[in-house]
Parts: sequence; structure tokens; C-alpha cells
Amino acid sequence: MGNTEWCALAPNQLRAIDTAKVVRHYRAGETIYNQGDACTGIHCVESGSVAVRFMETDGSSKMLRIAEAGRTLGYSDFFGKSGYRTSAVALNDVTVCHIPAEPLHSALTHNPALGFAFLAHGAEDLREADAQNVGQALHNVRARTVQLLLSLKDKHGEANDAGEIEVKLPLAWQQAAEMIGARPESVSRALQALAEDELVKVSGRMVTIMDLDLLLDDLETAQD
Amino acid sequence: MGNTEWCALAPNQLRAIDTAKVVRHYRAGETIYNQGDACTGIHCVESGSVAVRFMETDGSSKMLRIAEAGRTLGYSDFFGKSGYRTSAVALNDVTVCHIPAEPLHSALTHNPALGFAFLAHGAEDLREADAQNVGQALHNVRARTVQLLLSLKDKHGEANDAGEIEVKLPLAWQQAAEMIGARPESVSRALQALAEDELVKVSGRMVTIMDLDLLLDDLETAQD
DNA sequence: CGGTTCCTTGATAACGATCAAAGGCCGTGG
DNA sequence: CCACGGCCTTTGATCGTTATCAAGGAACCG
Repeated sequence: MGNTEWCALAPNQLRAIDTAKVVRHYRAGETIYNQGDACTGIHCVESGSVAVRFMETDGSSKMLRIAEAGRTLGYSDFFGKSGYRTSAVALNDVTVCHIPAEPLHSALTHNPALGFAFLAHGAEDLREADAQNVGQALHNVRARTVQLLLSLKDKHGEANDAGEIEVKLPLAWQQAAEMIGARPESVSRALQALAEDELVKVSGRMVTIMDLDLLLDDLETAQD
Repeated sequence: MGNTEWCALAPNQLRAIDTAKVVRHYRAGETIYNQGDACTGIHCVESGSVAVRFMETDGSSKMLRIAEAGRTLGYSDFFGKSGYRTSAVALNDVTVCHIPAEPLHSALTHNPALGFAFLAHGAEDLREADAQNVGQALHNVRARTVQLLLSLKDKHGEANDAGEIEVKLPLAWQQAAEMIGARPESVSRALQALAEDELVKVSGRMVTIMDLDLLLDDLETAQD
């Protein structure tokens, strides 16, 4: 199960969770759970990337975040206990293990350290949500696009021979647009502008950051 | 301490916290803690309203949320353990009690129920942050203004004889604008438009919702 | 190869930001 | 009690960014 919150567990507790857990595989586009479904437990992403999105009553929706391997999904809905607030959809081939409510609840009651791990996890998610809020309110599409690139580079970036960072995006422009609160056309134009300024190179879903420092400078210098 | 997460505590644990806590009073505009300060514990709002805001390196800032009586401040920074991510400023006269790290940590280790309470609290904050994200991305200033009004009416609204809801705003337009990611001028104009449509009446910081259902309809019908 | 889906490109329009100025509100001090 | 200064709010005019609409092109897949 990798080195996640579960490290906090004693061997016998871990065994109880391990026997109860269900491992599932999803292909790109498949739904892991749907907004409104009853919350039967939590989901841990073991590999792949999962999009978390929220849909409004009128049908419009927004992608809230991307959960990478090692992240836990639906835990906040679990503790909030009123069904899933969001939907989770696989962005590529994904392995998820589902942990039913009961063994989890029991482990939490017997091991405070596990609770701390979840609290830290929750703090991190809130931090990211707040950061997105701030970015959306204060920065223009170009800056938000850069921020998205920067946040994706950690998990999806790879340095090449030229000292550049190649980021293989796990999402379509359309979805990227949804993440930063813009239209696909605007993201397309923003990336084009960045390419013209020789800050990045774009080729399909592969974006190469030519000079990380220059890109960071660009964020600082941004007019809004 | 009202009926907050602390209800989960046994009498002797409660006493330990009670003796360690420090009650403080703040006047409008005073700072409870500053972004970047070391996190010495958590703060519970006992009365009044507290603004939580985040400032960027360039000086621009955004108000993230308003913490009302009964809410806990800084807990996510406490669990994230790297200083306060945000600043907290009193919007009006406020009573806050500060609970130092040590007794809190100890109570959490000995009482899993307290951990659950904080997890639920965190889930709620994340839910609200997500909702703000969605609103900011999908709705125009008028709709966001309405949403802010609706969210404030629960704590600051009061029904009058005519069946209307009078909402006494705890913040200036300027701050309201910062919350919904807009400029004060835009909020002013949005409220004016709502008044012209006879959905609300505005008089200083008192906003009267003339018909809640009509206002909700307006949100649904909104063009974006 | 035809279909779908996604991306680009261009033209236009609208929403909200920005700038500037004037008017209220309130506390302070004469 | 009135005058003053500061801060917030309103109002008007203009500008810019981004959404929107529309059409053409590229990539992918059966």
C-alpha cells in the first residue's frame, strides 16, 4: 500500500484493513464514484491519476483537483457523512483500493496516529483548495495556466538532457481549462503565448518547460 | 465553550484543556494571528466574526472565509505543522480562546472522538472551499454576490414582520468583494441591480432579502 | 475511411477591471 | 457644535481580458 497514512497502523490493524480492502482497476474515463452516491468507505489511489469534479444542478461542472498515486479519495465525504459531494473519474488507467467504512472506523478509534495522518491529509487538501481560490481570484488565465503546469510537473514532469522539464499532461486542454476556471480556447491561446515567449514548448499533451526560473519570474511579473 | 468539538471530551480531559486555554478579546480590525507566524495551537471563536485571509508575495490578498462563533481557527495549520498559512482578523468585537498545542495533542491521542470531530470540521471547511471554487469559476459577480448573501443570512439574518430576511453584514463591501473575487465597484453595481429587480433592499450594511424564493430562482436562471 | 472528439483560429461581444472624481459617513479635535 | 480629514461607497467613462460563436483542421478509432 505504499507509504501513506497506513504506515501509522500496527501490523494486526493493517491486516484487518488489508483483508477488508477491495482492489479495483479503472480505465481512462471510468467513474470510481458519483456525486450523490452513498459513501461506503474511502478509496486510495495506488497508481494513475483521478479527477475529482463537482457538478451543479444546472449541469455545469468544475474539476476541483487531481488525485495522484498515494492520495486518498472521499475521506472528507466519509467524515462529513452525507454521501459523496463530488465525482471521481479515472484520467488514465488507475488502480484504486476501496476500504469499507467499518474496519476503517475501528482502526481510527484504536489508533489516534491514523487520525492524525488523515487530519494532516485534510489540511493539505484545504491548503490546495485555498490556493486555487486565491489564484482564480487574483490571476489571469496565463498565470493560472502556468500555475497548473507547475503543480503538474512534480508528479508528471521529467528532466531531459537539455535541462528542461518535460511534462506529460494527464488531461485534455478541455479538462485543464475546467481546472483553472477558463475556456479551452483561452487555455490554448495562453499556451500559445507562452510558447511565443519561449517559456515552454508544446507538442500534443507534452509540454516542455524550457527554463523553470524564467517561468517563475513570469508569474511574479504578471500584471494581474 | 458551547457545543463544539469539545463535547466529545470526558470531564477530566475537558478540565485539562480548560485550565490551559487562554481567553482573549479583540476589537474590530485586530489581528488574531498572522500568516507565517509559528502555530502555537488552535483558536476557538466564542463570539463575533473572524475573517480568514491569504496574502501573496506581491501583497495582493484574498479573504477565504468568515469564521463565526463556534468555529475553530488554525486547526488545519496545526495539523499541517508549518506555521499559519493564513491570517485571522476580527471583523467585529470577538472573543477567542486559544488552546496551546500540548494539551490539545494529548487530548487527541487519548480521545479518538475528538479526532473525529476535527475530521468532520475539516470536511466541512473543504466543502465550503470547494463550493467557493465552483462558484467563482462558473458564476458571474451578481450570482456570487447572491451566494455570499445567502451564506451570510444563516448567521447574520433575521426575519422581520413582513416575512423578509434582514441581513446585517459583518463586512464592508470592499471585503465582500475580496471574498467573491471581485472589485468593490462591481459588488456595488451588482447589489444595485438586485435592488432594481426588487430582490433586495440595501441600506448601509443592512441588506433585506425581500423574497428568498425569488432570489434562489434568480440564481438558477442566471445566464452564467 | 467516415465518424467522433479534441484542438486551433478568427471575429465579435460582454463582463468586469480600471481610472477618476464626487459624495456620504464617522470619529477626532478645535 | 461644527469643521476637518480619512475611509468607504457610489457613479460614470473607458479599456482589456476572456467568453462566446463559428468554422476549419488534426488526431484517433472503429
